[in-house]
Amino acid sequence: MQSASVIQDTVLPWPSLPRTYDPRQAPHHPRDIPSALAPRVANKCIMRAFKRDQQIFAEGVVAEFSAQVVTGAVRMSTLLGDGRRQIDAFHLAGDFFGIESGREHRFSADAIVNTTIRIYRSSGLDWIPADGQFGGKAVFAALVQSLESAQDHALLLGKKCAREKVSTFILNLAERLATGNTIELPMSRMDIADYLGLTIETVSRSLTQLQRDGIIDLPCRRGAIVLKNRPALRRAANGNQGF
Amino acid sequence: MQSASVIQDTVLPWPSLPRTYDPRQAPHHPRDIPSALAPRVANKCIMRAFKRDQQIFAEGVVAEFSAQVVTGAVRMSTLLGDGRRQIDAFHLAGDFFGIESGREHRFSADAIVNTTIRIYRSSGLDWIPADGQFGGKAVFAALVQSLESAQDHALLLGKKCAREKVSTFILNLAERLATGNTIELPMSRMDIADYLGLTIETVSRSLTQLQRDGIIDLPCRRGAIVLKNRPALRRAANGNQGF
DNA sequence: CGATGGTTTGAGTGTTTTCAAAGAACGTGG
DNA sequence: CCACGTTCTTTGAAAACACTCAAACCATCG
Repeated sequence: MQSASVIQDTVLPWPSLPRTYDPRQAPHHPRDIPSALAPRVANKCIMRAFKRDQQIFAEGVVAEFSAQVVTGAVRMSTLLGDGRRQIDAFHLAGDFFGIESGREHRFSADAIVNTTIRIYRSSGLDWIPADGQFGGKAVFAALVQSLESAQDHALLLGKKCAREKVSTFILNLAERLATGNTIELPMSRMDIADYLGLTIETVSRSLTQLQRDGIIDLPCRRGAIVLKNRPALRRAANGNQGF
Repeated sequence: MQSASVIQDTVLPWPSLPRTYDPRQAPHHPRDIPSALAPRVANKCIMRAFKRDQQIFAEGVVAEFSAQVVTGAVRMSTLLGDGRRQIDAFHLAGDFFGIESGREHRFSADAIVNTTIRIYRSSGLDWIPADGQFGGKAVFAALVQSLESAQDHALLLGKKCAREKVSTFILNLAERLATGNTIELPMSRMDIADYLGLTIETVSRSLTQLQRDGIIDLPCRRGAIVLKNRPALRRAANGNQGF
């Protein structure tokens, strides 16, 4: 992902209107939630910081901005009518998000941890004919990456069992974070469950089982996982139970 | 989807090398299967007919072509190592498919029924700077549609139960085929099951249950479904059991 | 008309979910 | 710095749902 070629970078302080998002709270209509992306800058990009669990934009709001994670992590999610939540993707440092085809955002975006993002004006079809350092191919590439990721996600959700799902998830995160064998999970069990189509209990049980098998280690410190046996984890992710 | 603006349309006869795809056959490596897309035409598009179950291109082969369904239906699928098959999407008349970002196709494409497709030279990033009637925005739009469809699919696979999955599927197909209340399923129960992340038995049971509830009707003629109560079907697709 | 292959139905099993409670880490205030 | 309450996580037991195996059914095709 290209991260250079920025016209203007300004780090804004933590905004004052957090309004955190709680999934277990009574579900409200996305349109009721004001987008936190207030500043409108033409042809420039700004940096902005979001606190843990702060909403970046809501499902259903007009897509006027897209963004790139600089530090931290962002979760894209959507709600079904009865309150069930599906997490579509986690975006880590370097990832673009919020590129839409339609008028409105199809997912809510929330900062999972304290996060800084680079915000770009507008997002979508009007980017294609754009020339210059950030139009065209970069957007197309980001979009294609989203597509491939969504397709892989569908494969995981449709055809894999709990152990395979969790293994695949850990492996993928380890590769993207690239911090050696110890990975710091930015997200909670609830987030992982909603991403993998499982319950928090099943996620927890799968992790415990992987630990019992000596494939990973779960230190006391919450939100950390140590990879003990990467080949075995890779096999677990693809369905080979034993070897 | 735009279907106009075609430089040259030539209908080729049924090709002579069918080599049909059987999912229950011993899984072979995709790369071993020759792509049926032999003809190479520069900047033109040709029409070509494929028989029921004939492969259009294989997962893993170099993506030199993309295509648009003219009549019939195409299924995009991928195989896991142990033979499990996931169907990513069904493409109906008008849909584009085979647009890839990387060098190789990520999915196999097969004609579900006798199908004619329009084949375009190349597919992917090199299409973006293209000007003219078929470059740029049309490809971008097709890609975006694939993305949204993949995201919806992930939501379905991750958060919905069997009855909801099957209801959603029927509803979606009815809207896309737009043939009133009677829809002719081009695909088998096996295909539906692999698309919805279920088994054929569960698909069958869900259909029977929807019929018993008076929401749909399953005529004797195989592969047909009659929608009796669309609002109820819509509710069933979104989780409301009773009303 | 009989053979074939896809579909439906049935019974039993297994994995995941649900419900419930205990356990452990983190933040706050004393 | 420790104690406490809160929240997240883990564990357990029972139930639900979808799966597996198996057989019957019935369109379609030769």
